[in-house]
Parts: sequence; structure tokens; C-alpha cells
Amino acid sequence: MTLTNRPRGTNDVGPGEIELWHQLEEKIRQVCSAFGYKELRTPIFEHTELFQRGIGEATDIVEKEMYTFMDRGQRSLTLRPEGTAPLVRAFVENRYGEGALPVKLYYLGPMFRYERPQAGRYRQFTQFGLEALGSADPLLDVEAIVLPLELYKACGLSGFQVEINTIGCPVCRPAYREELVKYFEPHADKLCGSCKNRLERNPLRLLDCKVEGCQEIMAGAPSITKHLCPECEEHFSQVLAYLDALGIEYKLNHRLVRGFDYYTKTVFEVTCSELGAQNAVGAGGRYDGLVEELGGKPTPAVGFAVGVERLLLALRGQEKAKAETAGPDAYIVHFGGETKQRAAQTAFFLRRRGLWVELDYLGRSIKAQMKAADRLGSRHVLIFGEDELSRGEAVLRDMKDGQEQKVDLQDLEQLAKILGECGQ
RNA sequence: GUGGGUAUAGCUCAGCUGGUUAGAGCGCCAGGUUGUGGCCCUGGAGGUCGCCGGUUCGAAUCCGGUUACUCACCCCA
Repeated sequence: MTLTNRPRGTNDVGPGEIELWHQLEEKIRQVCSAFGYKELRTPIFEHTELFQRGIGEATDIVEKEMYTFMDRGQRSLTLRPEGTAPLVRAFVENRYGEGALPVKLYYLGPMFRYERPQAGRYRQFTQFGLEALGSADPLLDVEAIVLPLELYKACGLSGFQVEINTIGCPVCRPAYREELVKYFEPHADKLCGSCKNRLERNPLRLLDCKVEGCQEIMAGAPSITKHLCPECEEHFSQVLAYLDALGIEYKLNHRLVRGFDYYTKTVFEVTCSELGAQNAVGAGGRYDGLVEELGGKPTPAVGFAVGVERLLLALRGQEKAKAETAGPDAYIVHFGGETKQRAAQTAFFLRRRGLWVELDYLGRSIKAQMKAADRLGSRHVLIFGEDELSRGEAVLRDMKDGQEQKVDLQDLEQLAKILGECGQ
């Protein structure tokens, strides 16, 4: 069984679906190029410590979701569970920060997390993300919010919503955290199991619990907005001002928190109504402390990540995901023997001109070959009969209207031209 | 890690309260047209009924276990 089953939570992407990926990848590159982001490809695996330090020891990812292994040199390596820490590592290692700032980079590739699969969640999944490093300008926060929206629009996706919040910085967050704990502690016995846990480990998480009982208690909880330091407050209001100026619709959600330790100030999430329980198609935020945490100079930064499978799922749900499947320019029908050789010669000639040419490899009947040509959606069929070949000709049949004409096989350039023009 | 649902042909699925050769549609192959696709007709190939065990004269069907898939929780893209 294991021999013929792919590992849990992984996917094969083949004909019928891969075309959508190619289309999407092209759109991603277009949008990134318009915003001036360059691609950076990092390894699929990194030193385990990078993620432990970058994402945070107390996060679910680091605690129970990483694919970690020892290599033959007894180094602990981990298949990347996300793209930001590796990109920041590369930024520091390659000294990109020594050049002109900000540095704007994007990545696109597989990520790995050991979780139970469900709709829109896989153990190997693909993220497209980008990061702008070296500037604290709120306008870059806004770019990180707007760029994925541009991508969604370019794909034709609708029904998505932006939620945004600020979670403060090392100056103001600790005090707010204290306030939260102070508020929730008296209600501790009424909280759900996981919230009791959160209270000790990550009080901010209490805010996005969906359990009813917790929701009620939460109604009276202190809001982050009243505890921001002047700098964070100013930053957030500027982000909102830019969004307003650009006419971007968003929803303030002071309950929104993120799962990684590195976020500061702005955090946001884009959800799509088309998806199931895992309805976030993109999320991100600012992380002004991460570069320094990973051994670089203090460098403010902001970024986001989009779940590519989820985006495709949403598009498919809205029937926006249509794979364009063009057929061959020509299918050469032959009768075996001599005619097959001539068919092969002609096919190779035309293929060298960039035309898609098919022919039968199974020794099938004429009828079966015609049928095959039809199934493939071939624009034309070239019939290589012995009589015509002896005169240096072949029959060219237009599969749309059934019209046939003789073509001169002495002038293949001309034939290529005819087929090429019809393919437009 | 926890809970629910599902598992029959390449695909989508029938198969009622256990009964003998397990079906349909689509797809595939061949023929009807010894050199012509789509429509139609005829025929054919293709199934350890996920796996193991139990109940029974008899199990695709009932029971238990197991694996896989799937949805949801936790968490996340």
C-alpha cells in the first residue's frame, strides 16, 4: 500500500491542474515585478535552530509541526515550515542590507508542516510571500496588504475580506499583556481548556478563541488600542490613512493576533468566504525585531504569505479556475510502414517550427487515429495515404468544418505556415 | 494528538431489511464504414467489493479491528 500511495497530506499536480499553476505563477511574477519585488530562492531545508529562534519556541509549529531530521553529519535540519525566517537568514548572510534600502524580495515554493490534513491544509503546501526589509515606512505595510489583493483581483477572485490590527511592539505590548492576564485570571475557571493554557503561555491568543463561553468573557476585555505607545499608535493610523487614500476596504479587528512570535505592530489577514474552516488565503504583518533576533543589524521589515493551494481552491469554488487546454496543431494519420516514416519526418520538421504535432504510436486503424485526433482537439489532420505520398502530396483536413485540401509535401515551409496561421 | 463521515471497474456512483454468474453511466479497445473524427448501433477488455478477523448453510451487505481518504477541533497559508 505505501508503495502506491503518496504520503499523507501531499498532492500530485498533473495535466488538467498544472495549467492553473502555470497561469497563477505567471500572474504572481507580473504583480511582483510591477511592485519591484525580486525573487529569492532559498533551500527547502535549513538549520533547525533558525526556525526555533525565528518563529518562537512556544509556537505550535516549532513544538509539534516540524519535519526535523539529522543528516549524516549529525546536523539537525528542518524542512522549512514557512518562508520568512529563511528569507531573513539569506538577507543577513548575503549582506543585502549593505546595499540600497529597502530590499524587496519574494519567494514561491513548498513549505512543510506536520499537521492533520483537511480542506485547504496539507503537509506539503505552497506559499507565495514577500518581504520588504530596511524601512519602517507604513507605506510598505500597505504594499504588503495591497499586493496580494492585486493578485486576487488579477485572478478574478471575489468575496475576500481584509482584517487588520496592530499588536504593538516590545515597548507597549508587555504592559497590555499584563492587563489581559489581570482581566482574565478571575475568570480562569470559566475558560475553555485551551484558553486556560493560553492564559499562561500566550495571553494574546485568548482574544481569538471561538468558544462561546470565552467570547462572553472576552467582551469586557481591555483593547490593545488603548495601550499602544505613541509610536505604534502613529504607525497604525498612518497605515489606515494610506489604505483609505487608496480606497482599500478593510475591517478593523482588535481580536486578530498571529501565531508567530516575530510580529510587531501591523498584522493582517485576508479571508475568503469560498473556503471551508481554513479560510485564510493570505496573512502577514510587520516584524521589526526578527532581523536582529537572527543576528543581523536592527532592521525593520514587513511581509505576507499567500497559501497557493487555498487560492486555487477558492478560485475553483468560484469557477474562475479554468485550464486552457489547446489541442495539437496537427495530427498525422498514417497507414504504417513507409507512410509512418514519412509521417515521422514531417512531424519532426513541423515540431522544429514550434508546432504541436501528434501521430499514432499504436498501429491503430485509420478510424481510431481520426478519433484520437478528435479527442485531442487537434485543429487539423494530415492524412498520409500511399497514393498521395507517391505524388508528393497529402490531404489536410480541417477538423472544425471537415474541409479537405491537397498540400504539397515538397514545400513543408508552406505547410508549417498554413498550420501556424490557423493556430493563432 | 482528538472527534465525525466514507471506502464497490480508469472516473462518478447503484447494489433495499445477508441469497448463488456484482451492475449502470462515462472513459478505453474493436467492429458496423478493407482510406476519414464528432451522432448512432453492436461487441469486448477491465473488479482481491480497502485489508484482517468474526457471526452465518451463505457476507459487497451484519459485527469487531485495522489502514487509507475526507471533514472538523487545536493551530495555521
